[in-house]
Amino acid sequence: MISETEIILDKTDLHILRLMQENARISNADLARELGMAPSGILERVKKLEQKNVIQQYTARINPAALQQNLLAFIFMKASDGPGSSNATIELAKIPEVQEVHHVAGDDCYLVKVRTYDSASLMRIMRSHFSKIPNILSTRTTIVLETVKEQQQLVIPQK
Amino acid sequence: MISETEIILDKTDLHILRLMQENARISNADLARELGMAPSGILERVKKLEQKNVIQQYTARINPAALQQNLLAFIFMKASDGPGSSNATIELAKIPEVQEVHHVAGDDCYLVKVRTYDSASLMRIMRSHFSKIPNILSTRTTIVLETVKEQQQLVIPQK
DNA sequence: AAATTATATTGAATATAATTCATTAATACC
DNA sequence: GGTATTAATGAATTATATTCAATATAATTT
Repeated sequence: MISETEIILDKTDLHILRLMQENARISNADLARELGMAPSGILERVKKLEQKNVIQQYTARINPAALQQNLLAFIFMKASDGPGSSNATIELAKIPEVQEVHHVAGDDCYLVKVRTYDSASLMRIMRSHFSKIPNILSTRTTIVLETVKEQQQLVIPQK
Repeated sequence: MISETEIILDKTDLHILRLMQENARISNADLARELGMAPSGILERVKKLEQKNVIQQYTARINPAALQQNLLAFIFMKASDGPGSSNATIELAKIPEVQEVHHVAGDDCYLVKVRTYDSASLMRIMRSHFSKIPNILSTRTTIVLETVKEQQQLVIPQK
């Protein structure tokens, strides 16, 4: 895709991204103050970053424990269909408790991250959804005992 | 911790969380309109959710490809120190390119998610940081070829 | 159950911010 | 070097955030 390659971000864009990644609810006025620019100019920049899909979403990170979602698991899956965006991954991605679906190199084909209440609800999801997806040959589940760090923030260069 | 257990979220809180998780830059006025409440009341609620650490952060999800951060890897590590928040995990968590550090059940002790530009920069991080952490016995790295889904959004019940 | 206390919500007022758009400035392109 | 394109400013308007006293609601105590 040319559109992906063409994205050129200057110092100002990176600065905006850094501030917004840290606090998405920063006001446009505060952004303008930080960057020493007019608010209207910042607004233009931000809109463009959204349009270009550089900024994909503004989201609140919610404490999973507050919602009693204490089970986190990584599931490795072998599937018989070839590489690329297979049916299996698309079906997996539809499940709301599935937070990540990756196609990985090596023996196991897919890596799936799932967050649920407990092991019982994980089992329920695996039975009700995974078993309905054809081509899945085997799964290997790794349960997380404790999470020390969990964020998606990128390292954003100064320039 | 009692503070974690004591958190009680009502229908209104959950509704706020749902809207904010979907769009963290929603205006307080729009939140109020959606919930049929006064803006001042909503503001109170949101502040409390922040104080109680239910809302942990507002963040912009940035397209990694826009910053040429195209390498994603999961690294399984065996360490000689016992379970719990070991030194190794704390050191790993400090590395900005490290997005996740989990302590997992089973043979491998830690699961680490790392995002970098390319395999060369991953190697650089592993050499410069990982090797300096004592107690790491071995590592096994899984490279992601393609990501189909990646988000941290929780399934928030209606009530 | 009434009285008391604590908690949450409202509504109005004020301060601050978002947004628009015409003008000016800066850049890129022939 | 002149023209076209893109970006930034500043002022005006509209909308929003925030505060706070008053009121309502819920919880607790006796």
